[in-house]
Amino acid sequence: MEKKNATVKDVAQKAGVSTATVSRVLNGDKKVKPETAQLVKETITQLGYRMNRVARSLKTNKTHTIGIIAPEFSNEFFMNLVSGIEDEIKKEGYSVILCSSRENRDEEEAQLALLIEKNVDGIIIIPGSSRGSHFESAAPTPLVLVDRLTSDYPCDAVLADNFTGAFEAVYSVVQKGTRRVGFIGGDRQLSTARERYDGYAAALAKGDLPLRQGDILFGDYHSSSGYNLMKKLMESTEPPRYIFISNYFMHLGAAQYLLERTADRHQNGRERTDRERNGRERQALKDLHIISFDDMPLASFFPYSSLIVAQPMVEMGHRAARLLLERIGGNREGFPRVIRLATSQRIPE
Amino acid sequence: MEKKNATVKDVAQKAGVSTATVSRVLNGDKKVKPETAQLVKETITQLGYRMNRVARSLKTNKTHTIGIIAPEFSNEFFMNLVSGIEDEIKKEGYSVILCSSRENRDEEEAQLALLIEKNVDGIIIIPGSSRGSHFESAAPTPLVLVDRLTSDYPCDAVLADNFTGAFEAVYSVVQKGTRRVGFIGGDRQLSTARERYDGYAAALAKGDLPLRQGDILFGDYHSSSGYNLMKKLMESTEPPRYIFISNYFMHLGAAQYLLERTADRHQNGRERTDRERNGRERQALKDLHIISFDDMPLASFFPYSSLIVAQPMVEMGHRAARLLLERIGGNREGFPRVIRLATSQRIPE
DNA sequence: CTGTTAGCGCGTTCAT
DNA sequence: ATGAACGCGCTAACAG
Repeated sequence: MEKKNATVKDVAQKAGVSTATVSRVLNGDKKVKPETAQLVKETITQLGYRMNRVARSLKTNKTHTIGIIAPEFSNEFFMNLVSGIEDEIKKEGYSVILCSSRENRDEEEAQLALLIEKNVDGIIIIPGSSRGSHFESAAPTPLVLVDRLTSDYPCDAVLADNFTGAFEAVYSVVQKGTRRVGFIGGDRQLSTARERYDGYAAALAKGDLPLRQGDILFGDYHSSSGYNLMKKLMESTEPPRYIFISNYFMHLGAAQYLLERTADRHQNGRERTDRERNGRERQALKDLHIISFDDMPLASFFPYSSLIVAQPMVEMGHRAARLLLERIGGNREGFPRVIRLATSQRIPE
Repeated sequence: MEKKNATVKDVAQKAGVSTATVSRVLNGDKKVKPETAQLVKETITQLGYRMNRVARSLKTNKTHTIGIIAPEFSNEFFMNLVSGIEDEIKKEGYSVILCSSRENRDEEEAQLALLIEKNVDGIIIIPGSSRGSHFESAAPTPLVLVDRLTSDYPCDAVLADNFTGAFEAVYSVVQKGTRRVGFIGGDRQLSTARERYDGYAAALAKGDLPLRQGDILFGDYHSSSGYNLMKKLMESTEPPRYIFISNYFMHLGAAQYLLERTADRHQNGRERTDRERNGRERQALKDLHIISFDDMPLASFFPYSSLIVAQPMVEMGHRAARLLLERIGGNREGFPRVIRLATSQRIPE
């Protein structure tokens, strides 16, 4: 037989006070005689009383819980954001319900509806698509977007300055005299992919360089896409020597391709198979420079990595959390507020 | 003025039925006349009614939420576990409250207490330390451990077969005639670190090889530790040529060290600085073989990687979730149940 | 098939 | 400083 949990009523009874008094002690209400408070506290530990926050939530209409919807969990980038959010929100006594949308709009909508039904105090979404009209259904629960922006519904958002990050990185090599920079990017449905491409294009334009169609490849932000596009680029007639890669996972895939194609990768005496490598490619590999987005622990060790644009991932999480907490607190100032955080550059080695 | 959400009562009133009937429709109860059900459903959409699950939870004493406590979020390994858990649990209509313990026992305890107060239906913990006596306070809420075991309190658990994984990997090279295998491991307070070390030691023993003190280094599963220990090993008088590294992050750190020390890492013409590299180390780098634990996307591309022991991360999450769901369902069969999942080997390239 | 009623455990007036 | 009483929104008997 399970023994049921003690309730406020049990505590009140045993301590010989009213439930109101117990509740006051629980909530640190000042107008309780110290001795009474002490007595109640002792009774609480004696009975092993544990508050039922569900009941409290029903009464107060606050769950002290926020929902986060992310496209996937097995993604260092997203989890750095989530980590930043949790850091900040935990300080205020909030918990996080984490949901995955699998980059699927319907799933995102379903999870959002569920969060509302669970009565979360606020929601942070890393959008899985470019469309956000379903976010409307969150109202009046505060909603903040992070990392990506959707265009069809006004939302508070915390984003990296993708355009400037890409622009400055690409322009830095253009300025040094590079006449050609290849581009490997994600699906332009996503705001970040679009903005980074625009930054790239603007940098070439500023250097009076043409956008060469064959140098510009779009995929989907996943490593397999990075692998395939890098392969395509390197197998082209005359590969560019500078290549901009739009995110970490594409960079990872590209790195895998390059490692497979690089002769002197390991010194452990394995036989090299040269059958796939032609003169052109070998030539291209001689002087390759990769400029990439996202500063993950390993990015600087990927082959040919020469410049990395770092997003302040954890900071973005912090800011999103703080903005959400403000909104939860009732501050509607400047809605919709879009916060852009600067990227920074890092040179590997 | 915010317009308040419609409640069951509002729906009942407008539809001209009782709240009980509305509740029945909401819960798919069969004994409702189809026409009435239809009417109620229409009223629900008309009013934009959204169920308040907090109220339902208070009544049913089920939140359809489980808690997960993980040491940190910015950790691919843990997040793969969490991902597996969520996959499985979402199918049954459950949500996940995710908490970080920061590998801190007190924090773990605090989060656990909070989850209990939030009345979650079950809890999954990736323990942050070797002690689990505080898990007792979860009872009677079902609790399942994943990845790591604590010794001082009996719990259901889903774990990898760390001993066998390490043993077989190390023994495979011993069998081929290797007389010496170095070891870089995590804090033996953690069950996985202990088990992997034991597997390593057993493999040497089976090959009649001595445990050489200088070859065996312990750290803490983080990349900086892997970096430092690999450095220490490689700078020793006569470094071993085979090295077993106990987890991905140590492997990552070790790889960073090795990449820094490897001459021909990039072909992009940068000047090499040879000042740090002496003859011994160069010699050691000539024929190094690394055996490592955890199959992350990049592990096989780390330098000198020759054998990888892969844990079924997502599968572990699935199994843990299913076990927890069983326990939530009331099945207490075979408690405490400890499920060991086999590792597999992968040879890079 | 449907309605009435009684809580779930808490916070919160409004008295005293 | 304290207590009595009500209700948050919902489900679950029980009656009919």
